[in-house]
Amino acid sequence: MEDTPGQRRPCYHGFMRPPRLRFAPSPTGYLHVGGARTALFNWALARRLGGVFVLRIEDTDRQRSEQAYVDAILDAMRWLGLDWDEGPLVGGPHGPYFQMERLERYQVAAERLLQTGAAYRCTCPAREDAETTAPVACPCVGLALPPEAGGALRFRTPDEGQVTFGDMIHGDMSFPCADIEDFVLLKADGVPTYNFAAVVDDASMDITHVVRGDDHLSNTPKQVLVYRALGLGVPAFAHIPMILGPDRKRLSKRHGAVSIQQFREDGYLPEALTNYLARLGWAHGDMELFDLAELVAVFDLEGVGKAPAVFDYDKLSWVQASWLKRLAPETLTQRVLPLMRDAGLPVDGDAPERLDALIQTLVPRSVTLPDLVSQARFYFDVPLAWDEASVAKVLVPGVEPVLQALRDRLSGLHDWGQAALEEAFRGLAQDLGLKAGAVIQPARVALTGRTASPGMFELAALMGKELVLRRLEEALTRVPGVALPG
RNA sequence: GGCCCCAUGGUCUAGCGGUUAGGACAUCGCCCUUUCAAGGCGGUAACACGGGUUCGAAUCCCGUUGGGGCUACCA
Repeated sequence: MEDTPGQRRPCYHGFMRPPRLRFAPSPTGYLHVGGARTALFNWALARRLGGVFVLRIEDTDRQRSEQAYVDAILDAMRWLGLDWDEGPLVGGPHGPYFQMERLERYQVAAERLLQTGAAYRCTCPAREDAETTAPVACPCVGLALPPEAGGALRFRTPDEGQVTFGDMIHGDMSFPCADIEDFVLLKADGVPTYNFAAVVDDASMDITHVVRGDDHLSNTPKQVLVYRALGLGVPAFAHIPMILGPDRKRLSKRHGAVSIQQFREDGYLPEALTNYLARLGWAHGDMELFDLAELVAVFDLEGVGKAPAVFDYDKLSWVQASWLKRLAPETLTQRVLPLMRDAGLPVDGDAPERLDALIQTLVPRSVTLPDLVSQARFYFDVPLAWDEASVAKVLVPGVEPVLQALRDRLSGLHDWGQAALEEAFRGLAQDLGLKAGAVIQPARVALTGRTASPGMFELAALMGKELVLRRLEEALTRVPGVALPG
């Protein structure tokens, strides 16, 4: 399949081998949004093509890799709903692959390259000033040092010619070999470097599509060289744009929350994260809101852009708020319930329908799950969290008779439905010659402890007569100049 | 420094030679209204710049500028 100039072709349609994709994080930190998006794109394409999605842990950096990070990454993947298909029987039937458990493979491959002359032993000290010096010819090239010499194994890059490969996002790429230095394959301790391990693994795992961040674009010619030297087939590449912070620098912790775990702790929904992340660098017409299944139905690499994308916390908030509304009420309740329990709210005695209903009244006013929890407090028979500014502003002298009249009228009310409550409130206001708000606002502060809340009638209905009357009573003690009753 | 990638409102983007340049977030205004939200309606706001190619360019080519990446015995 060749490329028509100026046209992006979905190369994968022509693939003979069954599609196999992978996500290969290194456990040197938590799963951050960039990695999560790479995982998401790989996962979505694998599912779309009916292929296999492999998870491979690239733990060859022994200094920085930690088991805790492995656990955290797997946990985050599961939470996001990105399930992987295979792996050796390590840590369960679907345990991921670990590169440190596959060292022989790299060593065997390295040995082959050594024998064919495509690699050589090098005992030079590790370079540190790579940024300013041009690639220099390594003095060890022609030495054919014996294994006893130790040192690292370097790939012998051809002096001339071009390395070319196809990229499903950037088109055909071509790099002069002369610009590529003799890079290290195996470190002195026998552990492979990224560029080597990735090739050996992608080949042995039969990976057909390598979808990764375009920070790897410059590494790809090196890898292609290794594929060729090993006589292996080259997969299709797709280098997706990176995620930047508002300052257009690589997104990092100093920009705010960046790890999936952090967003989870902050009370974001996995649906919102995957939805937002999918739209960063990818679009399908005007489609904004979709779940994983809907994404799989339309996902393709042609929708992926080339330009890096700035992570926008405001838009994430909007997507998240939208998902609060999009989730079935019972589903949302299930997600918030544990948090409400943690906050000490007596939710377990409540009818599920009441919980659903009261949470739904808070949805239009919330973004995160904790937003929901913190606003739900007044619905329960626990001490109110009084907002002193609201009290000072609304529960002023003169409001006392209004609240008393309200208490009297409501205590005589038998139908506690919203309609009856509305009639009672409005009727009272009319009788007192006041605007409805003049009754409702004091009542709002009395019942909720604050000036902002859901609508008074639905709120009072859900709260129940007994609690409403008690709160009214309590509020009267807070109006300045009124003596405590009794 | 060398090599590479990228470029539509503040942000995410649609657009793939002919459009009043569309949508979303944010922002502003109006409506709704018992508060705060939500919601509805409307507004401000973009093709980085300069050359080409073409009857015609946001769309194709070159350059400039700007941003990003790689240049490790990190991944």
